Amino acid sequence: MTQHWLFKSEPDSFGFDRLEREKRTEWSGVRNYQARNLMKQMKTGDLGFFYHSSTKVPGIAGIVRVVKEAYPDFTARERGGPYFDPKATVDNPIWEMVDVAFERRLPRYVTLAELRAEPKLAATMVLLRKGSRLSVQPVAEREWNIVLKMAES
DNA sequence: GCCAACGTTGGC
DNA sequence: GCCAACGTTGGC
Repeated sequence: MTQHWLFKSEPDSFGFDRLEREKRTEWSGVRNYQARNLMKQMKTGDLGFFYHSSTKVPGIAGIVRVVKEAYPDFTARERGGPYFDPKATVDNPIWEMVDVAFERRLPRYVTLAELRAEPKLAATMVLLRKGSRLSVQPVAEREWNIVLKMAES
């Protein structure tokens, strides 16, 4: 079964435009167990929203496709790198990542404010829950379709 | 820049 | 195992 996800990224460091140019990227640097566990559940072919966080107008810019299932995140062993974790070893990498590819742009950018204003989403969507900071999130089928519809209007 | 909410660390 | 302190996230 194809599942749906949401990937957060700060456009100042890696935005959807860049993914469109580069076609594909490693989703490395996730250092949260809950987010990691979600990535382990991802299957090749799953689709996800690409969400722009920590920016002037946060929102959903487009859609990505999972093209490689979870495997060890080597940036955890890059001494001196921003994602270095001294506890990570070859035998126990601790952190994992997936690869995602540009799938398609949405007809228009759907802002966080709009998502919040949609009563059908407000109660359930992980992104909209108070204090929610997960950088990788599950998106229910129903929520996925509502957002797509919003992007078309 | 502010600050609420969260996850992690470490002393006890 | 508890919980205070700290660092980070991310909207506003």
